[in-house]
Amino acid sequence: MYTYEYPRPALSVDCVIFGLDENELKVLLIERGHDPYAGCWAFPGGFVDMDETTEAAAKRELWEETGLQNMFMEQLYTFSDVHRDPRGRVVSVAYYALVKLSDVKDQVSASSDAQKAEWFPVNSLPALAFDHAKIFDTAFTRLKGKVRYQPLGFELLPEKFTLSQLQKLYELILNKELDKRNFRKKILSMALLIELPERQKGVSHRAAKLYQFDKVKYKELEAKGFSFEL
Amino acid sequence: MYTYEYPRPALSVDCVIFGLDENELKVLLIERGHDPYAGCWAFPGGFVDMDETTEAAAKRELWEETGLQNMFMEQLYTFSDVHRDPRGRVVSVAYYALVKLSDVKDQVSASSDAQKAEWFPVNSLPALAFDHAKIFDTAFTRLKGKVRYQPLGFELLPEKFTLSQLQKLYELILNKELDKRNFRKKILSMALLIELPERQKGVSHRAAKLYQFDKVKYKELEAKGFSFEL
DNA sequence: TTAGCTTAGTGTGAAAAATACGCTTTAAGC
DNA sequence: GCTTAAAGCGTATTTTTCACACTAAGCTAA
Repeated sequence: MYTYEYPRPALSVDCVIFGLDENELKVLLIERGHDPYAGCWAFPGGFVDMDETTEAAAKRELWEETGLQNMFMEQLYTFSDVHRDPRGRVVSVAYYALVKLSDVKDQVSASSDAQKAEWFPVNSLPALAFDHAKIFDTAFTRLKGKVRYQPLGFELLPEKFTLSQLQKLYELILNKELDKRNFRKKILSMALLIELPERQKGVSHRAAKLYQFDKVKYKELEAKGFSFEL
Repeated sequence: MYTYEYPRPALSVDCVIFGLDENELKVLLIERGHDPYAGCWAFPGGFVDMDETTEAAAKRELWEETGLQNMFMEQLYTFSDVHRDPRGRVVSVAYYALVKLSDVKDQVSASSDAQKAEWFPVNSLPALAFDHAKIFDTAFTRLKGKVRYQPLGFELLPEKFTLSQLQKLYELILNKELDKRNFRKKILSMALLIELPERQKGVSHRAAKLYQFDKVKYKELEAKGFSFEL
């Protein structure tokens, strides 16, 4: 068959996983155990099998290397520089994902026995292997852009959150301060939040109301072509 | 070398080329000469060589199959369904491009001797080979989305154009009518148009002023982070 | 129990942007 | 010179955005 005779680049996937950790936006890196770039940090990833889509490969590698699963994940970009991998020609389809870090923090360290996995703040990453610095830039730029017209923030927060938490998250991603009243007005006017009959616990000041993201309603409105600019 | 022993999908590229033809938005299709899908229409494309990026491959294939070059081109998405190609496993990186159709219309038919190339209105495409219908949907959706916050329209129009032409183009892409005065106000307020000391010729009514897109200024402003919502 | 600290929670007015809307001008063709 | 077809232009209304500061609630520690 024609496609089997053709010399072809290898195909890999890489995953940029964002998580929110105590008012800091972080990404998950793996310390490489062998060459090339042994000892260097890199995004989790690996080669695509013959019987899986690139998205399936990304999810599989992520599960194998970090124990994470079921997160929001989207294709980012395909990187194909001829010399991006010293082993030879490798084209990589990059994905980015958002996880509720608070929910899965233990999970990661537990399953990553083979390789060291660690969360790094997006503003102080170590040197990265391959062209992963470029991949990161692309991912972070995309996240910043996307968050402005799609309610992605909820993917990073726990199920139940306060409006202040949500605001701080947006401030982190957009890298600018937002006015509390205007932010609340706008967010609530989208009517995508369910106010819960609960309050924050264990804080040494007035406890804030908890909210939940209304995923069902969002899907409905999205299907009707509504948009959600911040 | 590890990457050479690994069974791997073939890697191809496909190009969705948009062009504006007399108030109609069209895409360029190639009639396939052999199986699979012989006689079917498909987007121009082909396999990626070992020593070229996917973008270079897209441009090369496009040049070989249609004679087109030097157009605006961007990566669209990577399609990797396991059974998208009956010949075996083929992952395809799709690109979309915008061409000034008025400038190159002859060019295409001239160079496409081997294969039949034809422009089809986006609203009445023939049945497409492989998963190209899906690729088209993705491309058209992307174009609609992108045109709203980036001045892409200019890539489809001739160098010199009238404001009415520009407006009609936006109406076509966005699929809704726009108010003439408001449109002009907004477009001119971006200050990205150079008013030429020329007018339209050969029309049987008052001739409109011609304008040119100020690419240099656009690059400057874009670099400074300005955005251009319509 | 109360004083003090910390974050939650709330409204209004001013400025800017978006929208709706119709008539006069110009050039060509007959 | 009359008709035809599109060009070109301004204003009033509505909507959205932005700036801005105090009171309420709950905990802590003296």
